[in-house]
Amino acid sequence: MELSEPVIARRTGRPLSFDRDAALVVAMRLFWQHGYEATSVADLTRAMGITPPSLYTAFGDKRQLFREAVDRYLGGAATIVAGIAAAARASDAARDLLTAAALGDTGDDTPPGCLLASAIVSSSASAADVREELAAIRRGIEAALRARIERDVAQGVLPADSDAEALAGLVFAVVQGMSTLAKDGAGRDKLMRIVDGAMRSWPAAG
Amino acid sequence: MELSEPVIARRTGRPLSFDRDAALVVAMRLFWQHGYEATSVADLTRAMGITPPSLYTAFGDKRQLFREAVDRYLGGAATIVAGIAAAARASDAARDLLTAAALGDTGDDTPPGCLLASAIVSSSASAADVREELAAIRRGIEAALRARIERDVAQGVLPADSDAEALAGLVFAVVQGMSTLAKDGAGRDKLMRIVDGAMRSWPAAG
DNA sequence: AGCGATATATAGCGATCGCTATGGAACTGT
DNA sequence: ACAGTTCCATAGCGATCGCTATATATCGCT
Repeated sequence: MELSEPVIARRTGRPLSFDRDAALVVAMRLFWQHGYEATSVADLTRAMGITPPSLYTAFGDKRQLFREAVDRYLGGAATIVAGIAAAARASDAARDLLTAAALGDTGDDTPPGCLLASAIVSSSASAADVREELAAIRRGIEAALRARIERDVAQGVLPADSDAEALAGLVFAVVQGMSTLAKDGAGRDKLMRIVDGAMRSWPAAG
Repeated sequence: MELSEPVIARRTGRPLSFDRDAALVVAMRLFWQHGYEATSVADLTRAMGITPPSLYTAFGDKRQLFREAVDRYLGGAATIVAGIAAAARASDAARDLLTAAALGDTGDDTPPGCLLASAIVSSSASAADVREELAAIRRGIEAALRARIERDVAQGVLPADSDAEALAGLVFAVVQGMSTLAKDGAGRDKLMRIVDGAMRSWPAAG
């Protein structure tokens, strides 16, 4: 699930005239703010300060640039999954996930909402596979949370009749939904209180 | 908030060669499935079985057609707001809202997810105002739920320290989030169990 | 039949989409 | 200096976007 540009090749030649990583961050912010389809290559090149051929040689095409931007945004989806598995309890993993989402959705100098949640909703035929990639990342994180919950159930930390799938699904629904709320204008304080409310639905720990 | 075509005008002339309402339903389903921006006028005219000039004379332009489709989808936003206000208790209104969303997101012969939640997330400059209209509808429904909760608090049905804004926000976040889950493949059964989980966070009734 | 009014079909407007062919500029090696 | 390699800038590709000008067809009315 990790993306990394190949370190091979590069046989002399004219050097890059721009900071590749800085340009990637600029692209990430544009995708974050406007979504995948509404961000045009012209928008990207203008904001990144480069011309289309430079973008295409450096990042492949718009789709691959978006993939790198998503990975940059998440800090590596694998990191998140590992963090869930490493939490002391499933409820901690859930609260961490919700809190990180609430904070990330309402950063002072970042666009409101969640890139992963809102980058692609509409699906023109050309973007359907990109959407499916994002869905796979979402399902992967949700599955990790569900597995962490089931571990707590097996160890008696959570009641035996806990619905792990529904619990994980609820957490994820709130994560996704908070992104929309943030885009609609909700502030950090409100989202944090929503997180508190969501965690109230958590079964009593043993 | 209600849209209705004017019944005035109509001074003879050639009659419509298609069923306006049936065509509207077709458009609604397209918008529902692909979102606002990803549904092109060419897609619409092809599916509706009409030509572009017919669409523009009958519905104005793409934006107005979308507005009518949204209204058709919601069955009138005012109806929903009235239903919330009329519920016996705020918790009933919340559960009804969540259940309706879960069912609507997973209809057998309708696209997965919620038109209101997912039609516009990305916001190109041209669609920003349409997005804002949808956000206003969402905020209106959320505000109605919040008002209903505050009424229960004032009447002692809910604890005095209940956070009405957060409760309404949580319900709405789950509604929005379930749409994404449905689009990602979640079924009706799972969503209904998520609804049950969400309602567990509700304060104990008096 | 003729007129005013409205809807329809054909065709295509200017703008933008993602993307790239071409040629020159900037580097490392020999 | 020169070859080899890679990047940059200009310009523009074909396709699609939302939308409409033009001309024709179909209605009620006189």
